Amino acid sequence: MPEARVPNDAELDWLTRRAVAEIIPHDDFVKALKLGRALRLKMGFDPSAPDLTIGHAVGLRKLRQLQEFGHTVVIIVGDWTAQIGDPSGQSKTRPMLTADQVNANAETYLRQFFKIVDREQTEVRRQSEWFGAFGLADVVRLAAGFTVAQMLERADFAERYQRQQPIGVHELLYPLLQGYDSVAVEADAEFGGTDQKFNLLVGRELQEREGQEPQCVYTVPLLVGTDGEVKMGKSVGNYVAVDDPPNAMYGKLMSIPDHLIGDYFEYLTDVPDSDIADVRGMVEERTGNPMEAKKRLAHELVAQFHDATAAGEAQEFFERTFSKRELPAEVPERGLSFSALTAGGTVRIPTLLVELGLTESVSDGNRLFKQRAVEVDGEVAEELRIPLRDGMIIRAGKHRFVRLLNSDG
RNA sequence: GGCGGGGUGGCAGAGCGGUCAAUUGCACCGGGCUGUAAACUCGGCGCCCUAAAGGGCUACGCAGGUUCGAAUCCUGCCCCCGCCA
Repeated sequence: MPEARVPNDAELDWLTRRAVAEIIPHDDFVKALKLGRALRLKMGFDPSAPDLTIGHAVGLRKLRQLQEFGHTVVIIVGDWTAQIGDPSGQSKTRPMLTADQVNANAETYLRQFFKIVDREQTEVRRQSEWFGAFGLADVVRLAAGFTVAQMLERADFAERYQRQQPIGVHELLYPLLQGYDSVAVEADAEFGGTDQKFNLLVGRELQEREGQEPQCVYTVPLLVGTDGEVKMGKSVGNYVAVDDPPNAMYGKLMSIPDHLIGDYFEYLTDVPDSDIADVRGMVEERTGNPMEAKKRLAHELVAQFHDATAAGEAQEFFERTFSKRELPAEVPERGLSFSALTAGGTVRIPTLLVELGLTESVSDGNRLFKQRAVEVDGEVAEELRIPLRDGMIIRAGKHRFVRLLNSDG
């Protein structure tokens, strides 16, 4: 039996309180951590939305922290449940995926997953390992232990039922399959967002029925997206991806509403509780500039998902480009054939913008020009046609710019 | 199986023979302002030609039809949703 280090009181507090929504039953989990045995920490995912957001990172960071004590992460590739599509919080049915899509997505997912979770202490399992051999009899037996009323307890099912929105029969199977995963891998605890609570509890029940020690349910808070309105999600477009390049990540974080700063710090960083309390107080009392807190947050997170150097550069980029509205230290360069572009020695700006990839269409470029949003070498472009010069800097809007080089000869 | 509702731009959702490239909201882009790519405010938001005025092309599920003219009317087809069984 692999061993695990027993956390001291401060560590225990950190593991079971910070960025935690609920642990069921709390005491059992604490006891388990004190056993000195490596626990099997299960988490599943549907390989349907390959982009991991920093919202996912909340739970993954927790897994990582527990790995530091020697516990094992068991990640389940939901290659069967993905065929159903988890309706949790979706409020509508999802389209089914092909096997190829599932495989490709799983690969993408895991690559990002291991940016946070330690690969060495992780067991990757696929549902097909056990569901591949499942027969109709097994399915019936699995379903027999639950009633429709129980299923309808689940918030999103209940809501859809009430609003007379469709609920596919196969969707009812989703929690059961996910729950059975816990039996198959003999999980000691399962992790997920608060919207997963029902599914995680089903796992407990199934394990108990199979004579296993039921898993603890460990839920983490859902991160509100950059719009400050709803849960961070890819479909809403209010997300920061763990794969976002430094500048984009930094900028997106700077755009979150002030009231989210505290939560982001709490859920995504190791910044001490006392500092977070200070930040929250400062934002609420309006005693300081929230922008400073946000810069710290953005820096922390870019450093975490990239590295400290990248974080520093992203910060500098942000300050120059947006705060001071200057050009960044490094302007991307783009080579074009001047002779092919010009007619009579000049080019139309909209055409040039398209060629440079700064706008998507000529019409778009025209609009920018009319709105006086195009700058040539730091001056607002007044003439529609301009002569080209090697090394000239073209800027469209606040944050799109390029240094133009002549690729002739 | 029966009855009814509906498919419009990234989404939601108007329009129901010409004034519709299509109201409005969200999202997005730009200007201003600022503590930030926040908030607020003003403007823009199919593609292409054009210095401009303007013009052309594609688009309102798909395919036909009526008409000088159709997102709007007719026919067929496809798809979605609800109710009753």
